[in-house]
Amino acid sequence: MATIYDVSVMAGVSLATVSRVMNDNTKVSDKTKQKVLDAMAALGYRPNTIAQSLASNRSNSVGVLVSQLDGPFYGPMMTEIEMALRSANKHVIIAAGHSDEKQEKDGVEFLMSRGCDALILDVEAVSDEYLIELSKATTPIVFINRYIDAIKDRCVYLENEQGGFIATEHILSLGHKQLAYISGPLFKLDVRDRLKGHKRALQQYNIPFDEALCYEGDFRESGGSTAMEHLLSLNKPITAVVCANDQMASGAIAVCLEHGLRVPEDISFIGYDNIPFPQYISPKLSTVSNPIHEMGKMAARWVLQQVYNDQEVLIERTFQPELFIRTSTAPID
Amino acid sequence: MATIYDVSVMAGVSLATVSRVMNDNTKVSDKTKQKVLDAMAALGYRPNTIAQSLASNRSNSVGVLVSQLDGPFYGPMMTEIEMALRSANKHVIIAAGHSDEKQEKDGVEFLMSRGCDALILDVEAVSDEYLIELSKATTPIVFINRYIDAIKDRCVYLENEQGGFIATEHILSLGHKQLAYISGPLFKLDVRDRLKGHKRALQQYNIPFDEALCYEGDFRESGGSTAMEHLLSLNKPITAVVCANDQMASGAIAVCLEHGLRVPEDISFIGYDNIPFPQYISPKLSTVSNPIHEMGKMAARWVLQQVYNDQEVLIERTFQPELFIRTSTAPID
DNA sequence: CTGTTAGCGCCTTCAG
DNA sequence: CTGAAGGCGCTAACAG
Repeated sequence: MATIYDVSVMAGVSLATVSRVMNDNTKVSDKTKQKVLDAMAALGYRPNTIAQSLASNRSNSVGVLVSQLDGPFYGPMMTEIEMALRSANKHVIIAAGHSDEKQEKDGVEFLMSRGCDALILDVEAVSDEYLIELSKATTPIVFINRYIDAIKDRCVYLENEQGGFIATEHILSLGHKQLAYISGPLFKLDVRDRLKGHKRALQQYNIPFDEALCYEGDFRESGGSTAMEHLLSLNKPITAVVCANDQMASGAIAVCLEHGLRVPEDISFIGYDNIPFPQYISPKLSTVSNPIHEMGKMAARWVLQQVYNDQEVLIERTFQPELFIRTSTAPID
Repeated sequence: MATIYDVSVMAGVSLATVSRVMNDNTKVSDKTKQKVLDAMAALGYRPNTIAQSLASNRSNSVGVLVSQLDGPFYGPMMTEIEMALRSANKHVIIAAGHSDEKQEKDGVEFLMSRGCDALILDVEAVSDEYLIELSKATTPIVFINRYIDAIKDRCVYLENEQGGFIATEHILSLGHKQLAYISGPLFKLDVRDRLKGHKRALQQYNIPFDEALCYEGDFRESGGSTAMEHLLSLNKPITAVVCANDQMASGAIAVCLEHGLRVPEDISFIGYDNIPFPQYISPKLSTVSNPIHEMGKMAARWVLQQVYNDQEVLIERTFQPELFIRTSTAPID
């Protein structure tokens, strides 16, 4: 592999000059520049990024820590992050936290010791205090899907309370009065916010919140099924169920269909996240959008701007959920 | 940030000794080792991986190139790769190829120039020749989901022809004689193999393959819907449809349900890949497994063994698809 | 505008 | 078993 030295010899210039044309941050005369370029081409020269990093104290890599790499949720986010960063010739190093405090901390440690120039974190298990502490370190960090007041300018997040509100409000506006709620794991902030929005909508319509009809699920399809079986076993009248995410809604709907209930004629369902799959099954799931890919893109842009001094990019930090009405919700008869 | 030099001073030993205890590849007396360890702890020392890489000519990073980061397919694969590699303290750098030849080649270039110790590639658009050429480079490369005879010891793949066969065989064994086939994009090798298996099963049952009832879809839910609309518009009798993946099967089923057809009473469906979602909708999709996560794990192990000299790991290079019978297939009446 | 000269933090012979 | 010394390939002052 040719080195910068080989190039300098061939072009008849110094190492520094070669370095300059590579980074084109200093003026180099056109003729010498051309000589260097020719030599590089002739040698098939490719800079050694490791050496560049060591010398410049910059790795050109950004670490991304997500809860999980699978599922319908993080893929789109990673896609946007990778695209935004790669086009700036930065690379992304990934790690998974699995919603576990120790693994999340390990992941952060791992990425930091890898000399990342910046970190994009989507973490759920670690405390606000830990993150506030982290954000004081020299490595710039941006948080996706989390709002912490003390460091809010580093948070890219969705207005989950509002999302919870509009989902339930849609159901209520259809005339439903007997609602069940399938929640996600309550240790997650976004889950609590969605529930909060649900309750606010209920209140606004003067409908009492029935604790017995609120089930804490696990955000997975199977959890939605379990939840629905439980709710059905209660033998209470339910005309609509609000789910904290689409996956659980899908699992719950499947159970209802198996029990011979018609959706939405007998019972309406609304989800949350607007993931692709439930748009294509029957009935098509009404839901609330969660523009996770947009949030990923914004986080990447934040890094580009803060760390790599890209002034071009526009940054949006808060996102509004939107209602998507499909065929799983219907007016009460 | 403390360096190896600080540690050596504090421990009263040389740089070399500190390096040795870090890499413990040379014998160091227990007492000096302990002194060094203590110094490292006291200083909160963390090795600079960039410098390590430059000096050792090894980056401890492996590049992973997949078609896409989203979708139900690559997430599980990435999960396994990340887990396997991180536990060996290697990091994974990702890039997406988007099934486009140029982007795939760019991605490979990108990862190589990043000094990856090895590459794991899941590529579809580039030619066999290109990959054979690549595999001659010094950077070791393993291929997932692709079989190329000349470099078969670097290929981790699923027996797709066999998978296509057993899917259709299941349908035929149920007595169906009027089958449609919704294929994936035929430029993909695995897609052609699945179709080949389908035809072999047909032949074995003496059922002619009807070109008109074979539709080339795009592997997405929406593509499955489009395909089904088309097939229905033909007004030919169809009692079962074999789909090249689960996503298209789901989209196709949704269309049938909307047309008032009952699944599986009026029409049976079988998918391919065994992704999580369609297991939780109604009817539950019968399918053929595609152990993509296992293949990811194996690819990571291959790297661990070939590149990082881990002798412990066992490697399996070919995977067999398995039939999963659920409720979307039924015997012909 | 260009060349010289130190390092960046660590690994790895080579002696001892 | 341990220390000394020379890079790895490149960047970044500092001169000129």
